[in-house]
Amino acid sequence: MKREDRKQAIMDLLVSNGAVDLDDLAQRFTVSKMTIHRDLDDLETAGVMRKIRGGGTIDAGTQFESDFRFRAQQDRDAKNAMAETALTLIEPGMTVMINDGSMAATLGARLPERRPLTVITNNAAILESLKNETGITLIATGGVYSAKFNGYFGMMTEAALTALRADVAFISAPAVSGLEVFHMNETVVRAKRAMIAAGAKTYLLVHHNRFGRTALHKLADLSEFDAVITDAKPDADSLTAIDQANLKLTFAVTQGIKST
Amino acid sequence: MKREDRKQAIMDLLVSNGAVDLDDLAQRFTVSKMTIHRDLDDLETAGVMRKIRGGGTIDAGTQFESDFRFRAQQDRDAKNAMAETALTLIEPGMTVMINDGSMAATLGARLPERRPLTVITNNAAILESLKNETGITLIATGGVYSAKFNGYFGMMTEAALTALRADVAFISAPAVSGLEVFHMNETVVRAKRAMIAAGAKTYLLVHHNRFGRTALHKLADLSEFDAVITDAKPDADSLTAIDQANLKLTFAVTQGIKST
DNA sequence: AAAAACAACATTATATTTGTTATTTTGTTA
DNA sequence: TAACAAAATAACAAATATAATGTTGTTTTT
Repeated sequence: MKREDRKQAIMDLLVSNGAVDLDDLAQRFTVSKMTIHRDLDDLETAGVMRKIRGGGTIDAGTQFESDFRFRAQQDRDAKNAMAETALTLIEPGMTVMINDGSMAATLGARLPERRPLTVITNNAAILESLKNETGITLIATGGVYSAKFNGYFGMMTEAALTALRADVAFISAPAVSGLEVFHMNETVVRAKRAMIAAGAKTYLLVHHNRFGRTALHKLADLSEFDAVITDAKPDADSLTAIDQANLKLTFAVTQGIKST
Repeated sequence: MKREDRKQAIMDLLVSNGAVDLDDLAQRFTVSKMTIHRDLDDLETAGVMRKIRGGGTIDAGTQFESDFRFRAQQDRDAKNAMAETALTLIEPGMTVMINDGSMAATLGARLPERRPLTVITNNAAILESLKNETGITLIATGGVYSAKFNGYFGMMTEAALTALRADVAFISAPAVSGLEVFHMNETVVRAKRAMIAAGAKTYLLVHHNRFGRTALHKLADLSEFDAVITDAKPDADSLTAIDQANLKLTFAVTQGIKST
């Protein structure tokens, strides 16, 4: 097992348990404590966890859990599956709009599979990954950089989006409750709204365990989207609400795609 | 001598001679021809030169010479010296505007020395290097990405700049002739002009050997700038013209700074 | 006082760089 | 255009550099 794999495994344990024990990790991976110390130091420097005496923690509910560097490590399989599904909705030649977030970044990195494309985004990770791709006309919205969301936001971003139109817009969100979509940050909400308004077709990308949650600001109604892409069946209540409203839910699974 | 140093040295030879000979390089660095082959392959992949039978060339006047990856390798000492001088014009708390180009990128990377700052730029290299800096409010203009200039340009960029103001704007340019400043690309010229208009103070950064040259599009008059920063005395004709017009020329030298 | 964290060094493992040799390609010219 | 020589490439082996890990001894924390 290589160092990077071990660090990823520690991340997984942190995600599921919220904390890890140093002695336990050393035993589990059959390496010395010193090595685990160094792993944890790295992860701490990267800003994805905090070292405490005898181990480490992600301090659920604090800055760490909402940091993009942490979120980028989570649920990679689910994100890849959703990206796979989203790609089927994209045809070469289209103008694609794509928002902030690590889900969007996963999709963004795979957009070259459908080139040529025009890609509009405020997502710094996507700008970086598409810069050197040929056949991609890359348009940045501009705005004030947010280290927390690794993207560009604010009045400038919204103004730029007002003047643009896309064939398809992909919006990701951390919370869906009933028939409403939520996000914790007002500035981010405004950028996402502007993108929804600018897309001829709009698709929502949500991890299945984000159904039944809310956040401070309402982002949109589910009915504003042409389809919702998720990675597995959400809880029963959400499913019922969606069915009754006659909305389309698309499931992306690692071994293929099925749809209702 | 390490590989990277040798490649830089090959770049220097390419800049001064326009071409290099494979056998000569192998002898000069006392390595095998195979090693030189690999160096040249790397440089070619990076897009900074072209391999030809028996050696390599930069094909002066072609795409290669104007490619940002190539330019970024050139005159690093001069660029650092000019950046040093430019930094003396920046006070903590200011809003700094800074344009595309490798000279600007060199300065951009050192802006944290004057934090806190607000930095407005369309330069992708600067966005990347300042993203993770605290105390820097980073604003991207947005626009269409240009791989050739490694920045964002176009109507969006110009519109965004129209709505912004900065305490100081740093403009770089590849050609100054008489009392006029030039650039080969119209779109780039428009972005630079918008920045000049948006800066309370504006400074021009030019390598001394770029005096006495022209390019297709006029960018500005020298008199529009509060000062011109360069790395050494330009040719006599340019110097005379500048003196007669009573403009300020600031010399940045590696061992310190002197000014006229 | 005991446990954990840290620092410094030694050791091992991995990755990178380089050279050698054999093979293929390219350009030249008879 | 056939044949040759030079150059380029590919494949492997050797050397070098870098990264990862463990050990030991010291310092810090509880």
